[in-house]
Amino acid sequence: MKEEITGIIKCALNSLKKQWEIKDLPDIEVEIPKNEAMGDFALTIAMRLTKLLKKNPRAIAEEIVEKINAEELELFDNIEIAGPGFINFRVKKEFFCKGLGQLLEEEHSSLRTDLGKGHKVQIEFVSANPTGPLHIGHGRGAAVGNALCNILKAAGYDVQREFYINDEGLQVKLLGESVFARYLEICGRDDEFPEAGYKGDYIRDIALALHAEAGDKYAGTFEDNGGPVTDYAYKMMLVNLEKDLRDFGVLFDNWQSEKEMHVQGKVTDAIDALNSKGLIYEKDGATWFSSSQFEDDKDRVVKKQDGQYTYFASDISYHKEKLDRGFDTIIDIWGADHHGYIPRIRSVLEAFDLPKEKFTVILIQMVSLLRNGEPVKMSKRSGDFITLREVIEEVGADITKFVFLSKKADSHLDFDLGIAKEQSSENPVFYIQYAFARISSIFKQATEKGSSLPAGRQGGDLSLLKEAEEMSIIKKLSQYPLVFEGAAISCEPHRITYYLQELAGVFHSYYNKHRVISDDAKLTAARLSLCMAVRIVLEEGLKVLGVSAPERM
RNA sequence: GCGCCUGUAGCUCAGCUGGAUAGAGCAACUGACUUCUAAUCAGUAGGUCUGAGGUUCGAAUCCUCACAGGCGCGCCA
Repeated sequence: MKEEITGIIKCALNSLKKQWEIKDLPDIEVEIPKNEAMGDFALTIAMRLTKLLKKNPRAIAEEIVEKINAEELELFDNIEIAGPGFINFRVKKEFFCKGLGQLLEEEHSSLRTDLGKGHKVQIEFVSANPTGPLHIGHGRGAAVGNALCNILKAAGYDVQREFYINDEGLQVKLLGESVFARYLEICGRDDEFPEAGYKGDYIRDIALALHAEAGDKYAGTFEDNGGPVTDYAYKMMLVNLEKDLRDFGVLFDNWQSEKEMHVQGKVTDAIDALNSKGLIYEKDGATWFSSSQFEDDKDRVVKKQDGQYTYFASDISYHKEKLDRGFDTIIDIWGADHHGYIPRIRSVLEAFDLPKEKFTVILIQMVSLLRNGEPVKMSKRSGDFITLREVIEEVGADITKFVFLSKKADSHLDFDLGIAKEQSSENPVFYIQYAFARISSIFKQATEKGSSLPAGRQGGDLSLLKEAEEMSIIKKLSQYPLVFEGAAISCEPHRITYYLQELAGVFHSYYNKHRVISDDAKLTAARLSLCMAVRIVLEEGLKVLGVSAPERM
């Protein structure tokens, strides 16, 4: 529907272009007016042209509308100019019904687009260190990343979901030392626990598992046995990470190991590649990358005086790797506490000739965990913190995901366990799911009463839908593509969350005022069709958000 | 000290990248279950968009400066 409107406008503008003697036109933006009385769709193009043409926006709007009148007009009840220069379209009911018919016929495929044209995009998210369980912040990243992947896939991109494993370096070594210390305890040897070691119970669990498998085999020095113990520990952590994420409904296509890149010599290769571009130099016994030639405010060390690569060197290699694997667009989802690293990574990608706009970082702001308004105390040092798994077990995966998807990523978020679990009215996820369940129930009822489902799906005469609430639903349904496209372009899944609440809202109103199933067979069929359309859109929306759509509640 | 994010109804948040009379949910108040699920609906009330300037036809949105909260500024990972 949006295409039809922009198409008509484009046509009108093209013929006006010569007369106005301008070359470029601003983007044609279709908006949904705030107030339904204003119309169904609104265009701001006239106001956008004021500066270019140096004319009154209303006058421009009039010129445009005049041109449109010359074109075909059978799609609209009226087109009027309002306010400072809006062009408001009131769409003919038949046109809306045509859209509804198409939705019923093509179902989910009509809700997806080819915006991405098969371009390869890689989205890296979560990427938690395999040294501890996932916490609530990781959950937020997982929920947003997962939804974004789903959205971009539905928008025609070739999406790869990736988890980057920091399995090289001190943190992993510390994990190994921590497990080793617990392991010795189990073997009856009380050694000193590493000062900065991980103290959580999961460390002991790993040690126990190791002991069950290997007995006292490694009960020597860390120098002799640290390797296999560390290996065992981090592999087990990975398995747990993968399981936690899977139970949260989040799957990855690829798990990229940092260690592997080192082993394969890719880190060295990447630095060499920069070197051949003249972007590497030696100073003070260290090796530096001239990131300040790009976005960064200073140069960064890639290889320390002691000859070890820095973590940043791995990052360089990893982002080069992303390019080498042929991705057109790279999206990194990070915790907001890493925002300071954006300029240097941006510099790396620019050094490797990736255009600026092809790299996006989405920052996930901090989550504060509360219980009935009181902050939940968390201390990573003592290992005393609530894990993502515990949150999911307590409040459920759907609610958890939904809470994360109902706010934009870069604003702080309070996650109240008490509210999430108990006061269901504060959880709009139920509101949406309930609408879906009600529709399912209607169909069940209809089947029992003999109104056949196929009639509900396609057979209804949509022109019988005359109630104001029915029109509200039809209009709301027609807005999905607009909302969906906006969510995809801006990488903002929460827009779909809000839309679904609105759609559920107009449906609930309708449900309370009118009966779908009645003695009037034709009307029943038409209304069942409408319900089916709502069902399809709700299902599609929930699916991309990664939230379930239960038939019954 | 420098940088980034945030500041909108009592609370939690939207506000479609500069548009029309700033919107939802919760909480409060008034009503609606003999009827396809009341996890719902109808209605009332609730605002100096943190503050001060600026940019223009037009600002919650953009620019500057304050104020408040959060997070970063390593040859750590």
